[in-house]
Amino acid sequence: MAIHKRAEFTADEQRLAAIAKALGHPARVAIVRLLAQRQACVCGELVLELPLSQSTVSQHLKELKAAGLVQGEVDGPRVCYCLDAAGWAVARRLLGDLLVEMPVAALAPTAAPGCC
Amino acid sequence: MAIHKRAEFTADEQRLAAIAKALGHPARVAIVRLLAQRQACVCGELVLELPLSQSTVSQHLKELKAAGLVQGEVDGPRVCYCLDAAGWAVARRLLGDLLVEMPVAALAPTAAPGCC
DNA sequence: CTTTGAAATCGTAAATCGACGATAAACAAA
DNA sequence: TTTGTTTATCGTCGATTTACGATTTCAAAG
Repeated sequence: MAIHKRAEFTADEQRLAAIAKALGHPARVAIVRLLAQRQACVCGELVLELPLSQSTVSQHLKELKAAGLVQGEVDGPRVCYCLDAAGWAVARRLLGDLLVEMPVAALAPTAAPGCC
Repeated sequence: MAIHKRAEFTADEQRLAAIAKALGHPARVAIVRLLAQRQACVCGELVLELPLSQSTVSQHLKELKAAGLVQGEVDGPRVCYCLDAAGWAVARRLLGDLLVEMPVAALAPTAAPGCC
């Protein structure tokens, strides 16, 4: 809607949401996985691996870069992308903190949903 | 673009992206945190805690429910929301699998960014 | 049955997203 | 300098998101 009320929330909530949002598209999940597997992070290779056009991949990379999860450095005519360890450290901390707060499924197979 | 190419990716990538997307808004992060803290999961209480209208909170809850992270059961005139342990188990597994693939910041304080 | 809450849904509007082709920019090599 | 290759950006389009108020639905009382 017009007025986004993101500003009303804590910095951690916004940061975590920004990271989660960056991972909120399968193409971007696939990209970070590809970057983790192969250090060979040239943009053109990603385009070959993905069912998307070059411009679309470039946009997804831009979003991942904005979220601090990916870095790119120019290497001659091409650009070499790789994961940003510092960004992933933040992601690990924020996601980890969230997950430890969240419920763990009951060990017994008879886990009842019982809410309230 | 019209045509979303989500179908071109693996089931795990789509599932993970859907979960991340659900967490991709600070209000929804705040909601799951509130539900984790207080078991008192009545919708109206969430509205009081958040800088959003009742209808907006209801929509966010709907999205969290669709992602399998939250459950709601009617309790008289009101609806009691709580976290869905099964959904969070999936989230924990998928996010955990992703995070272990991702780089860990160098231990030395001289961590160089060096990409390629 | 009617009233009284609470929550969901509807309708709407602006903003953003996802995708693409076309174009521009950057750079190495000729 | 020009050419070729690679990537980023621009412009566009329809779909989706975020948000709200207004309305509807629903369950419990009265």
